[in-house]
Amino acid sequence: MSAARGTSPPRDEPNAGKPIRLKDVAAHLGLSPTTVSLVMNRSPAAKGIPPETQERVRAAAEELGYRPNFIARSLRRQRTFAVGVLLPEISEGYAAGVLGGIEDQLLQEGYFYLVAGHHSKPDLFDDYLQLLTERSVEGLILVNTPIENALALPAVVVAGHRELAGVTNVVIDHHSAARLALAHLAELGHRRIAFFKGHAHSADTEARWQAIVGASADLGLEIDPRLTLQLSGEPAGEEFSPEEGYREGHVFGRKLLEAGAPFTALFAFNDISAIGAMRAFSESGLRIPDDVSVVGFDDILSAAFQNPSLTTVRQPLHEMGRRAAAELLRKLAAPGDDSPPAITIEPELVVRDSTGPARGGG
Amino acid sequence: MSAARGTSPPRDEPNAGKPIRLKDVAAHLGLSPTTVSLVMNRSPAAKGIPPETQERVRAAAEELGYRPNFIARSLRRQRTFAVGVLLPEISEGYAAGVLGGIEDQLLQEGYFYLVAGHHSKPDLFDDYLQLLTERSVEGLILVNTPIENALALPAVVVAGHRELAGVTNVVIDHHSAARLALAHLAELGHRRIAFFKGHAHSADTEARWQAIVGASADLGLEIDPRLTLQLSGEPAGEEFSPEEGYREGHVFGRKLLEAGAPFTALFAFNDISAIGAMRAFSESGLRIPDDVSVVGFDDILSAAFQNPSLTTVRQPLHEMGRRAAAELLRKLAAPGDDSPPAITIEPELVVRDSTGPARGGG
DNA sequence: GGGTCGGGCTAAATCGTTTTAGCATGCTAG
DNA sequence: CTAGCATGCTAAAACGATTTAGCCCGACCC
Repeated sequence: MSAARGTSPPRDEPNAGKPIRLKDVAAHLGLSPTTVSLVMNRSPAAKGIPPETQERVRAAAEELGYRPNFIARSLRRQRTFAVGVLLPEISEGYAAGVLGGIEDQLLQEGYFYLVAGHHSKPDLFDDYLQLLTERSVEGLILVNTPIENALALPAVVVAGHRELAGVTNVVIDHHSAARLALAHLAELGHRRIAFFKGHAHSADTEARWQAIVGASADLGLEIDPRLTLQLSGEPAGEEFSPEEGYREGHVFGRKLLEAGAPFTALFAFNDISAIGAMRAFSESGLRIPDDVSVVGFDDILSAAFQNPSLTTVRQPLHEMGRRAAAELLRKLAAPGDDSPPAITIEPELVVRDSTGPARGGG
Repeated sequence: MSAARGTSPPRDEPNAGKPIRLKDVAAHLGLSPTTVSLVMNRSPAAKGIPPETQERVRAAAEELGYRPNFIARSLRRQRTFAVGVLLPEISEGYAAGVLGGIEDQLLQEGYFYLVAGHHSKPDLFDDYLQLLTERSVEGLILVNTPIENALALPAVVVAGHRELAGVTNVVIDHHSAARLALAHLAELGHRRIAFFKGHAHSADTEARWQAIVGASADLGLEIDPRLTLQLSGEPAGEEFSPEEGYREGHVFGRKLLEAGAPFTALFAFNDISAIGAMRAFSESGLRIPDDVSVVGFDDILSAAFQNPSLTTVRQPLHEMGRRAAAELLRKLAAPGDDSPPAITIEPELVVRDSTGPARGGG
């Protein structure tokens, strides 16, 4: 391809010619490729080869700058040390965070990965699964990618919307999340708390809401339906946009105020809607956190830069990615073991300036 | 590997057994692998094969669910249709944005890519370059990754700090950026404008500053050194953190006020520091944009969610990634052509609520 | 001196493709 | 009748490794 122009003599070190092959090393030593291969791979079968020869081989490999061709090796061993990652798109904060964790874990374990972003177009799911399979990935990680059919490869799903047999789901511990946020508010004296529920078509919505109901009961808090609003989200199927979430938070913040039912705190479904609500409150002359406290969910970058900065439940995206990757590698290493149906990740409460003591007494 | 238990009969469609090979299709048809290969690849050499046979072959391939093994194909053709991407880490907004663009372009062109995040540890640069090369990537895209030595593969660099022979650099058009921002401010009547310069060790700093100087002259604006502050950044080599940038913006915002020199607008080096400065101004009782206008740079997500929302120069990260990938593919397709040393991307001014008419008259 | 054993290697098959070179067969032209 | 030429395919050699099966040789034993 990158045609070497003319016949240049071998350059100093980074040998500008063709990469050298196992065969070349063997020829250079007057040995067979077999021997070189055995030594380089520290194969148990190499025990018959005297240490002195082994040293010779390794020295020659080093000297010639031999690098095994991974493609050839993959073909022969039927192992690619690569996994496929399917996600909506990289720029969308959530997936990028998770991907970062996947990346760290996989590279650390000597694996690489191929990513395909399907932009939430379900017809692309199968296409990309095909392509990844053709490329012989050993397993799959699906982030925010609702899949219908069973998968042909070992797989781990992050933020999966369905349960699939044999597939491990990585999810956040909603009970823990609800308990953290509500205990924090309760401790500050809040009794009348408003809620934004998630979009109806998001898998997290119901689980989280149930957790909130449970935690409220445990803490002796009552949930007032008048203070509970459900985000509507886009026309289903579309990825919900930050702008939309923000706008809804803003609108709903006002609705809460108009409802007339007193409240001293809001626990929003996500940071974006929390930020929208904070703006609505400010515009109405309420001060945060003096008049009303706000807790978000996710801990996006913006949360820290709000004025006031936003108290929120952090979803450890990076950690979720790491765990997903680790679990997939475990599956690959031990194909027999049956895997846990779910791995739950502990969220973390990040207390900032948007929460404070309840004013008066609820 | 995933040992088929017992001898199960062939399942309906998704054939649960081993994937079938070219040889299987050939055997099933009573033809040679050669013929099948020629037909499947629509090779010019297949012109000698009658359409009827071709149809038979394709039908059988379809029926059996034949999928060519990409690894074997790569080995034989010496083409992997894969490129390597080197970046600091995925979760860091900038790289993730660019990666999204790279992703879109590459997949669209039938390529995949392998990513390695080096967490800004220079010793890992070469390690990962080695690994990617062993995996036979055809080219490289380096994002925010300052490399010393020449590269053995065709490469494109985004936000590169050095110039390397034969390597194309994708950069934003700083002149255009400066002109957009300053013309906007000038049009609003601003004459006394404060500036944050970037960190000394960032490649963009100097180019951008020169562009600002040039644009100011063109617009008849004068730059007051007392209104010009340079962000210090971390101990060099560390990736600068958002928190740090924010804190500096905050501190410098106050410094500007203390300096006593009158100004009606601030053009910050990035959104993060702009947001910090906005907070400082607010705390000092100045209203934005009534008393002072603020323009940022980058258009991070937070910019839109500030109060007031931040006017900023958008760096089209996705577009930069796309262009980088497109250029790399062009290089791969035409190895002979010498490539442009740089591709400049046009920035975009996003006008929001943090800029307004200059108060009084500068 | 012949059989056995172990040490030190190697020949050859294999992984699943692509690709070059060429082999039958039948028809046509001279 | 035969040389020549399409037509329709195929054999076999790559690609660069890994891995199985075994060869050769000398030393040792009896």
